[in-house]
Amino acid sequence: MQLETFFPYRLAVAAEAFSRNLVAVYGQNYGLTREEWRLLFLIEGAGRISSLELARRTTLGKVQVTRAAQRLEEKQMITRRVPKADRRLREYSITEEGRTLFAQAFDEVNARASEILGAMAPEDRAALDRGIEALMRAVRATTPEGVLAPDPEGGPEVGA
Amino acid sequence: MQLETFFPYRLAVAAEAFSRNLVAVYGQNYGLTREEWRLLFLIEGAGRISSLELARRTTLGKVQVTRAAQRLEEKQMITRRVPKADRRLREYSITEEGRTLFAQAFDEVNARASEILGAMAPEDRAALDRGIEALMRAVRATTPEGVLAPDPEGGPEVGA
DNA sequence: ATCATCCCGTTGCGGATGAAACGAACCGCC
DNA sequence: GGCGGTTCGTTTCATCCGCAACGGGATGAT
Repeated sequence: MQLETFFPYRLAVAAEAFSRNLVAVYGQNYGLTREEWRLLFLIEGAGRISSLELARRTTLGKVQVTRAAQRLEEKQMITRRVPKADRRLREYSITEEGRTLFAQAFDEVNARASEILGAMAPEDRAALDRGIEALMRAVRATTPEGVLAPDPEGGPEVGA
Repeated sequence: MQLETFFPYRLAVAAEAFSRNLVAVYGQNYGLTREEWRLLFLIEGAGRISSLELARRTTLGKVQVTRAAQRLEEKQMITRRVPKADRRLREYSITEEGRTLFAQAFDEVNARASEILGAMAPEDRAALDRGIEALMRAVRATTPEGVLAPDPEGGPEVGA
């Protein structure tokens, strides 16, 4: 078997190459990591969102959410508050600076993505979209459990 | 814009989820990292291969090749020798243990991959394959340069 | 032959990452 | 209302990772 023709490898390389292009945009131009980018994306879209919702809507574990949110807060892009209903949780909101910066970053990222996708034939784009959607369904259908989830936290320990 | 419907995000999540499934196989069952897996794949396919060729045929930089190769050597899966033609280079060969272990690991990984892909409709599989291929071409066509390459090493420094 | 320059692999180091420990807060039951 | 079990977010620690410096080795000009 040839590595270059092994499908999982090709998929990983192509996806990673595409991703790198976008990371380069919001990374170099706006100093955001991939996780910060995703959180900012969600928070800006929701206006106000709880930590639970954040973890549920991303593939990120709670550790990653904590750290990315801390950095975003230091950069004045979001604010964090403790809801009085449940003081274990956190509620995040985007600031005006954050909203402005995200809008700019999004435009640039989207432009770069469109540039790449625009270089594809429309039928190829449609095929990619369809294939990715189907792949995601297949993964969800056949993944045993927990391989995707970072933080199952199955309990402290079974007592002897 | 909704994160979940943003195409770059969907692509990244799907590709990563698929990849995780395979990493779980050769990682947990055979103690290999992704980079070790790829190197072993190439070395086994070539029988004997130089460090230059390795870096060229992967997306790995020289640092990653060095370290992954060191670990593979410690695990007795490959051997390293210095060619007398150019003593800066390294030539890698796979050992018998390495070849055996890789064959087993490959079977398992391939089985897992086939299980997932087999859960897709044949037309969806074809669409995915076509889309990925086209995406890779589009990325190559529009990526300025060096965003993909880890080690351009543009020279020591510009003298004042 | 000598020396400057370039090429290649390795290593040191600072920052990032993930798993597991930790502590605060809630919930149900008595 | 107190207490075990549970759910969160944070911290800790060991590891990983990439960048930049390093050193051995080749190459070409003088």
